[in-house]
Amino acid sequence: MPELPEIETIKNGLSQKLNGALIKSIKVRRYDMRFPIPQNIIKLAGGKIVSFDRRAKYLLINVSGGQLSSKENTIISHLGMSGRITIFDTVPDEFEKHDHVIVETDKGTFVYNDARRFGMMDVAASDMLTQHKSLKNIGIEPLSDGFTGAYLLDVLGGRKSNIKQALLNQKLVAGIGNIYVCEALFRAKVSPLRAAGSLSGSEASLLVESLKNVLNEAIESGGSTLRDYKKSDGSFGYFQHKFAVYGKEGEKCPNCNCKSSIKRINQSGRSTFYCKNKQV
DNA sequence: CTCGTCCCCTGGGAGC
DNA sequence: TGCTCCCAGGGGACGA
Repeated sequence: MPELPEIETIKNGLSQKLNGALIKSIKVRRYDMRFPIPQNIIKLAGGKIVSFDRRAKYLLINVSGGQLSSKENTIISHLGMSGRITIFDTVPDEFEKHDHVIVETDKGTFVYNDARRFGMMDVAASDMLTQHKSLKNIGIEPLSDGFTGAYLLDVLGGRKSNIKQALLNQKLVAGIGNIYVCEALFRAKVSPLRAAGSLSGSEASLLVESLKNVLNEAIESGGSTLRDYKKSDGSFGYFQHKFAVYGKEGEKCPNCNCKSSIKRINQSGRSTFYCKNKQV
């Protein structure tokens, strides 16, 4: 489920409810995820959740205290393709099939569920976080001020891979996934098949603006979904009604009068949706 | 370095 | 109902 906006939404939802919470217990029902969950994660019980953060598609939970040697530790979690996090007021009576980690606090309980187990959860000392193997090579945050057309043009320079693959490369730009890359390329009128190094300065600028806009809109949409998260099961989802091209194969392009329709092609095993007429 | 290809795992939906 | 096949929001390992 998760790209940058979804993780940001989850981060915000967890912050609202669980900032400053005291961890009563951590229960791991299944350790064998993408990478094994470290056994010592349960020793964060007794600690306090200081803050929630996000880097790329990783959710970061900062915990002070607990029974580990470092004073402050960070839970690093990736939701893979199918991961989700659900908040409950109390510990559920029974767990679902793929509920892997249950964190019970004095302010509520959150559950990490991942059917496909492409996700991961790890623990690192907070002061060593930037050295963590999953984080140390991650590129710039696309919503940061430093992410400009000039910056993008620079990192794309000389690259032969197509622009879609380049934007999915987490070393170049952080947090972009298959949905939002399709949406941003559509807005920027850039074909996903273009060589990354062939973009002009103005195309790069428009692409940066498109990425920022589509991500920000998704985060806002997530925020509005968030307001009533307590009503139902508390899980956070995608906001598919907002998409212009993703999953819209065969539908009319919403932005031009071309006679053809949204195409779906395969790039490196992933679906790409775009309008041949608008995106060149 | 950079690029492609394959693979991890489970579930849902389409088609027969 | 029950197969079988295809598809899925990600990214790490590996070889050229």
